[in-house]
Amino acid sequence: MKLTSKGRYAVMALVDLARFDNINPVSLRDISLRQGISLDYLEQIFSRLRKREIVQSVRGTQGGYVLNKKAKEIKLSNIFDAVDEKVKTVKCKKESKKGCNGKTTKCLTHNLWDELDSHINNFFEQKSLEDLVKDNAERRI
Amino acid sequence: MKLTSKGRYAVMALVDLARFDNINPVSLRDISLRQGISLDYLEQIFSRLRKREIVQSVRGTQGGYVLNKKAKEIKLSNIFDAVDEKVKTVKCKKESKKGCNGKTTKCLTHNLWDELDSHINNFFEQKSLEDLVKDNAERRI
DNA sequence: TGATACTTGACTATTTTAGTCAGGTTTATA
DNA sequence: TATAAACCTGACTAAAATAGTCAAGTATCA
Ligand code: FES
Ligand code: FES
Repeated sequence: MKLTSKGRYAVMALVDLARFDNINPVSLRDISLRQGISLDYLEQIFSRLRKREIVQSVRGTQGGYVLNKKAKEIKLSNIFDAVDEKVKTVKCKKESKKGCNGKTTKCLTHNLWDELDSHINNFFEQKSLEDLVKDNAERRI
Repeated sequence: MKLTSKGRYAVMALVDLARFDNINPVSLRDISLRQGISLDYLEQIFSRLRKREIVQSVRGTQGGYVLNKKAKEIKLSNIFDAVDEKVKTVKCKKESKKGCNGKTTKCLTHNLWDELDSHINNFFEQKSLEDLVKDNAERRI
């Protein structure tokens, strides 16, 4: 099980953004330089974040991105959702009554993976962007 | 983040095995048929499980595999370890002091991924094969 | 009228995954 | 003792996913 770089970069970029947010829009170019993420790739990511109304864009010179909600209200789960970083543990379709093996009952491990799914998603629902920024500020002192 | 089929099948097969274990060795062919997993693939998986001493093999006709420890003592983490299903959340090398971006400090999100890593691995360390078999037996009633 | 920065969509190399395939060796049992 | 069941090993590969790049814009400020 591994985290994809889309999810990783999305969070990294948003933490960076959130730290400067109160003043001016932050340009992707700056984030790219500070965090070492390809600019083109960041653009893909922010396009999605904007569609999900996590950030707002400001065009033109001195433009950039701004948070569209309070950092406290942006959960990790929202971010991952936006960039399509899903947790996939069960193999079957959850709604269906069929198992992953094509049989009419769920497989021996279905329930386990389902628990795992919840376990991981809980984590994502509890962490907010604010938590991350604070955690980082403390570390700095 | 998704579970690979190697990890999924390893657990599935072991639960199947554990249910019949007390009597005779269980052949991979049987597991293959019951669980709908390719025999050749199962062989790869069991080769690893044997090397880690999770199962024991019995060669020849009527042969098969037997658990090498009590089901209670086989944790999910042991199984995943054996088949190389790792949880990879941080991008950097944990031991190193360098960050994932090549800088001399850890990145803004390092700590978060590290927490996530522990969160997931906790789950794997708490579940034993016995739990899974029991859980399944209850469900059947 | 630049320069800066967002916007969009297509494209691609690399890596990982999920197996298959071919050729063994061992041992119970008929 | 022949035969078939079952383990054992390593190499190979098609397909999918990932992690980007590239190209061609549009909007806005100074
Ligand atoms: S994962 Fe749902 S039935 Fe196997
Ligand atoms: S993940 Fe460890 S420094 Fe970025």
